[in-house]
Amino acid sequence: MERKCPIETVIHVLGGKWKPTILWLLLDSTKRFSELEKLIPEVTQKMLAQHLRELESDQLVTRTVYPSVPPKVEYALSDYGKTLVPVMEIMCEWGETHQRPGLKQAVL
Amino acid sequence: MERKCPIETVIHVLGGKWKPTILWLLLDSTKRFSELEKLIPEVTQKMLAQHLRELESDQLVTRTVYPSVPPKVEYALSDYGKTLVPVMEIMCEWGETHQRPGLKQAVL
DNA sequence: CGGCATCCCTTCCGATACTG
DNA sequence: CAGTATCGGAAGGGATGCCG
Repeated sequence: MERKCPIETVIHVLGGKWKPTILWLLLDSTKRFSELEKLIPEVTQKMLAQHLRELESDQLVTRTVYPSVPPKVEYALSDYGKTLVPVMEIMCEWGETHQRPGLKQAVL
Repeated sequence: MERKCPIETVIHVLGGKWKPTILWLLLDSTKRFSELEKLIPEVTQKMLAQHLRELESDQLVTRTVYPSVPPKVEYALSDYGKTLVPVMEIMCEWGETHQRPGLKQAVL
């Protein structure tokens, strides 16, 4: 991976279709796979699993497997992931303003 | 466009491959199309033009055409676009930290 | 100079089915 | 429960060529 604009890095880790939502939910509390599924009804298992793998390899979330039957897996925001929270809050704030109707946004 | 996480909005406007770079350069000063081309050697004309259109329709940059021969077109960060600067700075800061070697990041 | 049009490849993502 | 595998469509983006 070549050196590039640091902003790209943030885009990369948050850029998946459901990643911000996942992180936001995990900020509230640790959650199981099935909980995330219920909380994000539109997401497919495939994308949820894939995004969680990516967030994990970016070290933003931790994955804990409890060797029980049935299996239980918990996802949590890592301490490192929490450093992203202020960034997300700022982004969120700007996004809300930009989304406001009356800005000729999203006419289509 | 359905209502979604406001963070997605930021991802959307900054999410093009060269958009952060373009905005960063325009923050410094107004630039012509050909100047941007030289400043971002890897970008193709197609993507530069396309991203500029999108940034324009998101009202982050303004496009000014001088009816001269040869044609001259200047792109500038709009006042509204400048509201994104603090957001970009925070993102940049986090990105630089995350990019740091030792985090198993960006081996190149 | 500052584009647009076309072709093509790659990545992202949804749908569906199957498994330890 | 918590995934993986496979297929196929949609979108992003590169290369090249043409134009006012």
